[in-house]
Amino acid sequence: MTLIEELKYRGFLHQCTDEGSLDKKLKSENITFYIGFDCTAKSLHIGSLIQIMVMRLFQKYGHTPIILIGTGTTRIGDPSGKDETRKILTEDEIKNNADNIKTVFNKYLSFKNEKNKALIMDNADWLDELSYVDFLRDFGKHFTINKMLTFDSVKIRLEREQSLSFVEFNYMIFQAYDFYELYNRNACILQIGGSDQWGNIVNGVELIRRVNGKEVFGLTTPLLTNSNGDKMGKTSDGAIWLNDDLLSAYDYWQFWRNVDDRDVIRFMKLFTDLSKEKIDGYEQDSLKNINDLKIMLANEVTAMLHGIESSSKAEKAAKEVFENKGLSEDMPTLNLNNKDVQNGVLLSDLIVQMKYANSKSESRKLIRGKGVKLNGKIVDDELKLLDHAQITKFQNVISVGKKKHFKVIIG
RNA sequence: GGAGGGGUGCCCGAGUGGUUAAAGGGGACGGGCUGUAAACCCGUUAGCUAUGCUUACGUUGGUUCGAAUCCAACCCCCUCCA
Repeated sequence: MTLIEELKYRGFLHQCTDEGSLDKKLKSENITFYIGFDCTAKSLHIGSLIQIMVMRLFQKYGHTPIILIGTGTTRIGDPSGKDETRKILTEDEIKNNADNIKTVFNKYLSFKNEKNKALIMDNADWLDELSYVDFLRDFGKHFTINKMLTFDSVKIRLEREQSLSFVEFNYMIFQAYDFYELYNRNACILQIGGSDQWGNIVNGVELIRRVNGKEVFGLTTPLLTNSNGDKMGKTSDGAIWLNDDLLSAYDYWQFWRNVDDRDVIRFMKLFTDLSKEKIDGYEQDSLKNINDLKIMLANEVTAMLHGIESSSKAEKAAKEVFENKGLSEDMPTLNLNNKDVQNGVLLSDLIVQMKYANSKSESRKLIRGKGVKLNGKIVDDELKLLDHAQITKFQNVISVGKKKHFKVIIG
């Protein structure tokens, strides 16, 4: 399979500025390409995983990835895909976010390969130094307002009668300029991004054609949605983060174990290294053992991010908790101090501390609605008090709903 | 700067003096059915030291026994005009 063929097979290809020429180029030489990541949160979540997997695939075929960390552009805020102005982050927050985000890439990309190791760059390196007047004169002339108004990101905001500040309006110009800089610095000839980035990417391609007179390429991946058409990456408990300090391997594994039946094969193609032969084979008998396939998906995806050991532990814990309805060493755990439970503790408080409810009222409502179990038995007293002896037994499994189970350890 | 329209709970949106913690829908969560799936049915959806109390309809004051609803000022958004 050629790279383009594999991209298509796996479902990474949404739009491309010139698929034919890019295909030829990719076959004949090793290119340098980039994907930009903004630093709006302290970790990337699975919405970005699709981009990371694309980079991984390109690198496997010998091409050089540039991870562009957008500490410069994050100070402005991308209006694409947003229906409201982004909150302005402080410099410290941005820097901190950038440092945390960077840590995840070495799980997916090689930074050691002699010939095509991944590079991390930061657009603040050039954006911070721009002179406003020079920039407007040299680059502003290549962008027409008429054109910019036709981009979805702008159009939607205008149609919905929501304000779009001049600052945000400039975001797309900076993104185009990033591409121009990377073309000149690293001979980077391809920008990849989510489908919501199409307009921004095309702007960059056109800028380079106008200024340098060279053809470069843009390629977008589909937006990650589940079979219901919902945007993915968020659950009630928050986003599916990639950094393990924000989401444990156990919870990450659970997320993949619980995907919609219809998504299993699609996600295997996107998020695992499993070969076409294997996946096609699974697809044939997916009706028979869909749950085994989900476990396989969860194992593959979790192992890639958290390591094979964490992934096996998560699988083992799932078996113990869900199939045997019992206690597991590796299940989510709430650690408490002995002196905090001297006088016993309210069950509803434990649920809040475990963050399985946002308030005491909420956890009490859960109990009232028969949603909470203690060691497999429905709790019907919303003021249920666990006394000191009971709580220190080490044996208590508290269940919230059918999927959230945790134990309490007194230290 | 002028004229008009608007700001309601996670989101959309009804409500124009009291029975409104606020209709309806969406989302989310819980229960049932199942397979830790989908669909469907039922319930919940401000907080708390909890049969009560406290906050809540852009902000701050005012009228009133009583305000999301009336009045004033201010802030923000939209449309048209300058």
